[in-house]
Amino acid sequence: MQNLFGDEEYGKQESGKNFADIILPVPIPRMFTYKIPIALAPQIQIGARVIVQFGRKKVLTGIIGKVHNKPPQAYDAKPILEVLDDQPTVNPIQIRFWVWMANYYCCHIGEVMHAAIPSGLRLSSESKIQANPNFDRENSSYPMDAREDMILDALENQSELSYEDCEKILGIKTIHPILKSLVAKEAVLIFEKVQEKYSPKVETRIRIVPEIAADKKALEAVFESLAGKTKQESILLKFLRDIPIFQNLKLNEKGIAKSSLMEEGDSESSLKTLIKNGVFESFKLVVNRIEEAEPEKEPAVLSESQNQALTEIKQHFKEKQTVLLHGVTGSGKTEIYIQLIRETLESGSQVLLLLPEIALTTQIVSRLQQVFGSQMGVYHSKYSDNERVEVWNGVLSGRFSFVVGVRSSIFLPFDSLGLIIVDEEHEASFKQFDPAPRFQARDSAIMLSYFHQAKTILGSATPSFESYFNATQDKYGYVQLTHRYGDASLPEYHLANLSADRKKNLLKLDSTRLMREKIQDALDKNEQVLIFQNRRGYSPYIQCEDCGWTGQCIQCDVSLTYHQFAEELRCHYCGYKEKVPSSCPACGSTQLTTMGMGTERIEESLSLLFPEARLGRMDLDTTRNKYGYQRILDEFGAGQIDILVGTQMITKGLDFGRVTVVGIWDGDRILNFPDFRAGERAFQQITQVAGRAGRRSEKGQVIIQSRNPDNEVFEKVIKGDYYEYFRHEMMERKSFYYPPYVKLVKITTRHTDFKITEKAALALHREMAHIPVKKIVLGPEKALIGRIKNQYQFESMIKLDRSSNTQAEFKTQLNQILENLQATPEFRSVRWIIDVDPN
DNA sequence: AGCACGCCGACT
DNA sequence: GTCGGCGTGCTC
Repeated sequence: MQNLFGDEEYGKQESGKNFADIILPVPIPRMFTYKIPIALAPQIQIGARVIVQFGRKKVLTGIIGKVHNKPPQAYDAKPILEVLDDQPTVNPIQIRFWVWMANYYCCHIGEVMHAAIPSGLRLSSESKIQANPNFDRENSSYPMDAREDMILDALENQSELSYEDCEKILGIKTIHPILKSLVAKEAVLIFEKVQEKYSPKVETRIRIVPEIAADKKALEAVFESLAGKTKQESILLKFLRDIPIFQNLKLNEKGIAKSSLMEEGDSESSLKTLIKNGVFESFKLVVNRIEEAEPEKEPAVLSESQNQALTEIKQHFKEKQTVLLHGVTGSGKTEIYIQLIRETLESGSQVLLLLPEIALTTQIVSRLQQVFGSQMGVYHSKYSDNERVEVWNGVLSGRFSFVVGVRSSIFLPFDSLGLIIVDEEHEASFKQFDPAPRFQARDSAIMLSYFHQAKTILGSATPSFESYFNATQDKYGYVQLTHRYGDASLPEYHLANLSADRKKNLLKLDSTRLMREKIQDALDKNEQVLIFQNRRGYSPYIQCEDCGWTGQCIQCDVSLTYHQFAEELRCHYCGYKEKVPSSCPACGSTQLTTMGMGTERIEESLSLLFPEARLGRMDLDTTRNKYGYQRILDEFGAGQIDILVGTQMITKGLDFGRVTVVGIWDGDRILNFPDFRAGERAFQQITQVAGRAGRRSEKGQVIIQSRNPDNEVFEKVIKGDYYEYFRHEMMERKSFYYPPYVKLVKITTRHTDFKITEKAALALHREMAHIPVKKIVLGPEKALIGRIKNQYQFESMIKLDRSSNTQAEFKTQLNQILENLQATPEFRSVRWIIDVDPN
């Protein structure tokens, strides 16, 4: 356990202390003590950013975590180079939160810091070289070689050179020895130039010269003078169309962005002429990257059931910190949120609304923006770093008292949260997988709430079984919202039997007859269709029809995925890619076919089955850029797409009344993966997708294609009986020791050598068995994917008793064990990855 | 994690 | 002979 932080009073200036322990964004389980130079002492405060040298030439931005008077014994502390903040960037609640997260998720505080602070707030170090002013080149006693002379020549013309400049000048990569020699000869100085990376966005804008804009006659005269000059005229007309200055002259002040005035085909020269002739003028404006929307005038009226739920939530909040809001799709949870957010903001507290990444680009955000206007910040995963910094600073300055954001927005510098809402709380994407900290944002949000003495709402149409379990245990308040908005009826389910259709030869391009009929019905009635394919099923690959060859990744134990668009085979684990071979590399046959069913493939099948229909596809590939998602949604909303094929994403935010048929292409794929949560996930996914069907008066149709339609998950989904399925699952989890009855910790052992990996994993297992807490240790087993990026991996799973003492004790001892193992020469380069509460 | 240093093969 | 491959060790 790290106990970096003592009892210092936050923000208090620490002028009496000589040393500071600094949190640095590096994954090292240690704290770093630096000297406080006397000159900087008055500026030192806990939570402020500092610049320190770390290692030979690296400078890093760190956070002051602790200030004291104990000089380190084993080494000489380096001095803090600079203090960046007058006001701390990180507040004490955040530091507590970081410490909690590092301890709970078994990672280092530096890793938490790395995840928490946008890199725009860290500083880049760039070493620069300048000529030594005291150096006399003519009369130097040191001989210079050719390369050294080249550098000195360059410094006659430029006052400073970066390392990169030097590399270019000399045309070689290893410049360090040369620079070192120049420093030794006192010819140059190396200095670290530290820059704040954040830069505000500046836009070139165009407006009509104010005198003309204010004078109708003058403007008419301009039009007359432009007669015949169509290009210039059209630009002026476009301006007046977008900026109606006759209605509101003030609009001219801010003008229009040059980029939006100039459309494709417009010539730059026409605009230049207009500026030259004194019609337009151009000017620069610092703009916010985050767009603002006008606040909505009148608040929406809550329905009776919504009001009821609201009252219940408030009632629970009197004694409970967390409330689970279980509301079926379309029951209007958003309106309840809005009401609670508004009240919390009015009481002067801040609000955070967490959404899964895929839901963030949807209507809910624009809806909220209409209500809350410019006091609301949006924190996207697709935001650039500058935009993240803007949100961060917005929260810090108080400009944003309400933030809608993804997982990582729990790290924003809130100082007085009153309410955190986690919408779609069952979503797996709230758990961070890969780099540490491997945190579950929903659980962390509850902890953060606790630190702020705030309240938490978990909202879902299909709550995670953990959350629902907590509700049944009275740990959370539980509020149900059953009525669908406008009394839309629940959809009608149909199971389409793939095996039966295959036997009867009714299967066409992987579609059952029932599926085709239902789609055709919808198309005939000019209604829309959604086809869902689970992402885990998205793995089309290439196979040789003659010998069965499939492309394998050269550094991982997986098949390569076929990407039609790029004509490539790619590895989803390491990024390796190769061109699709024209003939089989194993037997030379040219009979290579694509196997598996990705969204791309389904789209193709559908285009053959329904040549008239207008198709759209929504998956990771088609929504890669920031607005791709919105574009597809808009097209679909405008009725320009009849059938939309997509992954998970289509279950979010589609809120259009014309969808009457939802097809689940491969229902089995949702069920079949080796994970204790498979059933729960299947239930959630099917219910969520089905919820997109028939939201208005028309009853929706849901078709599930499956090879074994008798599976009880399907049965329970169709009955819509969440509670019954929950009870069934809980019995299994209890008898087989799965969450929520135990806590899981997964430990992955990785190394390039198979034998060493196995040996290390076994050694770890042996040691863990001795930890004296109530637990079950499983494994180690070769991981499902035995090798990734040339690293073999073994996994151990530990099932811990639910008490928090057990967990804390286990984690402490585990860290100790790993430290010892790591110190064994044999296991020096073995990597261990701890995943607490894995998905 | 970076990033140095250090000791072995393939190139001007 | 040098360039540069990545194994190993350290960072206050």
